[in-house]
Amino acid sequence: MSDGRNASAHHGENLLFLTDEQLRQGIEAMFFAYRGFTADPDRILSEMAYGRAHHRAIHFINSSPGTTVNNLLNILGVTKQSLNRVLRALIDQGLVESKVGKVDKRERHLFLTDEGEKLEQTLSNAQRARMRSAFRDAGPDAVAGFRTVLEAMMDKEMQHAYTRLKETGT
Amino acid sequence: MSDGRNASAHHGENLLFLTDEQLRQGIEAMFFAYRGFTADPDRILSEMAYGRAHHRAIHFINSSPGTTVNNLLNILGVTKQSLNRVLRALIDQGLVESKVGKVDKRERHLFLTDEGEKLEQTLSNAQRARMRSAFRDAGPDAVAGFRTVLEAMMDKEMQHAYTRLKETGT
DNA sequence: GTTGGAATGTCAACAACACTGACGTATGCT
DNA sequence: AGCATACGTCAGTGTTGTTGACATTCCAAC
Repeated sequence: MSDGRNASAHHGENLLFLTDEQLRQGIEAMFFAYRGFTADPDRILSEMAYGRAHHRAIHFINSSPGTTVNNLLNILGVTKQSLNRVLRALIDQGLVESKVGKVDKRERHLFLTDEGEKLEQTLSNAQRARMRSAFRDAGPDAVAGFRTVLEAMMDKEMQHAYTRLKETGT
Repeated sequence: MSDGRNASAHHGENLLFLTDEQLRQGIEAMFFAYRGFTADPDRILSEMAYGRAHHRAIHFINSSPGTTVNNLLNILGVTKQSLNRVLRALIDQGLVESKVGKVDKRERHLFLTDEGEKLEQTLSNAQRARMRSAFRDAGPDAVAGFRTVLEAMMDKEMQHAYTRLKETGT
């Protein structure tokens, strides 16, 4: 429980970056940065009838074309009912196509239509622009550290999902 | 717009960390990591009648005791109606105390009660534990990079708010 | 081959939390 | 006195999450 000032006891070792104060700053940095991270796509989406959930679905369908609903469910970490509402809207608006599986007819494979890809480009261009600017300002070493810490902060299962996406994408 | 493969044109310089693929991985890392970041407090809160919004309010009241409603509004980036709903619940349950300002009686200064501090400890201990573990695994250099990138990713106004909080806390 | 369970996806209703807009009250400032 | 500021509240709406119930499809045991 109360392990406050836990690292100051080991001041001989190089563990001062693990003080509660440092951790608090990390927590607040994460909060503010995530707000910036989603701000640009949110602005674009709010002008349409879509929200952040639609963005996430579009992003990962683009990243893994032909993925099944179940697959997407695990990646996004929401219930299938929640995802379904979002998916239905995207399909109705002609941004996503849902194809019945050939080998297993219970599955639906998801693809972006041309129009869906256009929106995906718009959104990810905005998000990438901010990320690129942050990466450039920080430099390659900082970026490597950034990725290392983020990866260590994920749940175990998400580390695996992330690693898989990283490999297939490259 | 289509600045795809933008960095591969500069392959002589050390800009390979700015390719669209690297940026995509950064975006996905940010998404998965934020999920992990909020997972532990969310779990605790879901067993009570509170949610993530209450956690954020409690966190920043703890971080800046005596802060005003308006102040908190700017930090959290929500409307006063939205914050008010959360704040009213916390005050009714005796977790937060609202004191009329002495110099300006229009202002309300917010403080955690003993019980409020207890909940704050429970929540931030869970969140800090994950952050500490991630920091320790990654090491001090990675942590420095992590913070540098996050700071560069914030909106300008939030950079200032963050810097202010950082300084007062230390 | 039929049956029953597991997996997949859909429909309906509800809760949490954000938003806008409008209004009321107390207070501070000029 | 008149206007601005800080805060609270009521009403209405939208997005996104939840649970519960249900249809379809696959597969394996009988």
